[in-house]
Amino acid sequence: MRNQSGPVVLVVDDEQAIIDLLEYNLNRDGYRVIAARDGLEALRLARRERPDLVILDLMLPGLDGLEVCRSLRRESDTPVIMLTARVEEVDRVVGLELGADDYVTKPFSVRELMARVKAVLRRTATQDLDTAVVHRNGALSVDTGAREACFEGNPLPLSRLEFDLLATLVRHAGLVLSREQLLDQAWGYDYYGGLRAVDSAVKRLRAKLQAAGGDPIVISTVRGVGYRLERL
Amino acid sequence: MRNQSGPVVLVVDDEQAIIDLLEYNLNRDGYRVIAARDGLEALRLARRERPDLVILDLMLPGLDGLEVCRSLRRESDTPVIMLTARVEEVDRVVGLELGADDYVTKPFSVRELMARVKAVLRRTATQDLDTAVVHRNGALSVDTGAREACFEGNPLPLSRLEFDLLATLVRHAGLVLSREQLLDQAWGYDYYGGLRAVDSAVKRLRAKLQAAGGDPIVISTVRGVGYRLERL
DNA sequence: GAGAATTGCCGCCAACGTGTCACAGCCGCT
DNA sequence: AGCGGCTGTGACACGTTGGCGGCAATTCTC
Repeated sequence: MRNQSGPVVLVVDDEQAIIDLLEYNLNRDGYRVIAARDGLEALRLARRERPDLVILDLMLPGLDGLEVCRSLRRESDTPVIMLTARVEEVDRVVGLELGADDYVTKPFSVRELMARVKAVLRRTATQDLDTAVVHRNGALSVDTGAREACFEGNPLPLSRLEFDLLATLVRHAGLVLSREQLLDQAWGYDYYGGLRAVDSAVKRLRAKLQAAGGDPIVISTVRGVGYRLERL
Repeated sequence: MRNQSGPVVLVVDDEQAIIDLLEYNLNRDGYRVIAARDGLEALRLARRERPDLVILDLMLPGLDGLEVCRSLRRESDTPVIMLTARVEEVDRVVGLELGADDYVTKPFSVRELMARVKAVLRRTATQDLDTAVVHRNGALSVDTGAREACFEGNPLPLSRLEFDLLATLVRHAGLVLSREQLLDQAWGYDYYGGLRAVDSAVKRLRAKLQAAGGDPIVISTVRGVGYRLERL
């Protein structure tokens, strides 16, 4: 699987069905999952395994989710996404005050939760070893930490999307990526749009690469499949 | 020619009006629709037809939508979009409605639902990056990640189909593959067409292999059976 | 709040890929 | 040798694909 040592997510819920569901989907996206069924186990696991993210059900047997969140906060800055059954605004405020980075109300869609997981991890990506890397490919360098890219020595004035697209491509330099894969990686789960959006973005990216002085062929089209950043 | 019958969507709802509405719109977007009016029928259809996606109303006569969803989950990876009634009514089943890839509350906009259908299917369609492997057979090398093939050191300018065909052959180098098997692997399960398409594709592939300098006999014909890539 | 930037989408067009067909050649069997 | 059935081949037409320019909606910025 990808990311043998991908980000580790701790799932805390007393329903096994939910743990299974989240584990399945998180694994599919390259996360490693550890699970706890109650608050005490959660804290124990968190201390030992130092997960990159905690998904925490508010309602837990024994130690309450709020308590767990508070304790987690006290001893580390691990980001937390809360699962709550209540929609009332009160819980939201309380939850956020306690330091949850995001919250999702049940019933939730897997898509939405995955989107938030990714978003939270991106936000706290400063220490994430995987994400803060300078990728180099010939005359192209992409610094995902500073979100800066250079081509032939010239800095590239890229928009957010263009940068994410280029970063995705350079991260898998030499491989053909389908439009679906690109949408998933650069646009995110929660994108509801057509595939041709990729074409447009590639067009704009190519234009800027060319304006920076290089061949426009750095991103090649693989007809019927997708795009590939040529390994230089 | 592809997807004469596009992705199959199973719509489960007890209101005929909704089935009709969704069927009309899904058809217009190139999906094939099958419908069930209650939970048991849904499960039966799902098992038999193996749809690519299920749109499932939460409130069903007889077997409940949640049950159906759970059962579907248990026996396959089929993604599910859940239709639920108004948010207030959701509260009654709060915390239980899990396992759907996405959910939409009634009344819903058709546009939005269509967008989500597309998004969920796109998400499922993304295959793993890790299946990227370089196969080697004598002077032939096939890189499924970069989708590049070389013969005698010369890169082969292959089309999508030609590449997939060659990849299939090299994956089973030395074995005879029937036209049916080749169609299944390289064209896809949803291919509608004659067997002789394989002949044409093999012809083109042979021509390109020869143009790259090698013997054209690398792919040999097994009369009455199929084709085989000789192990070198 | 106006202007600029971003970004998704549409329509057009050219190029490409691919299935089909008809026909010729080849193979194996009797 | 002759025959029937596969298979190779070339031509062709059709559908598909992706680049391009432009537009409109949304978001950002000052």
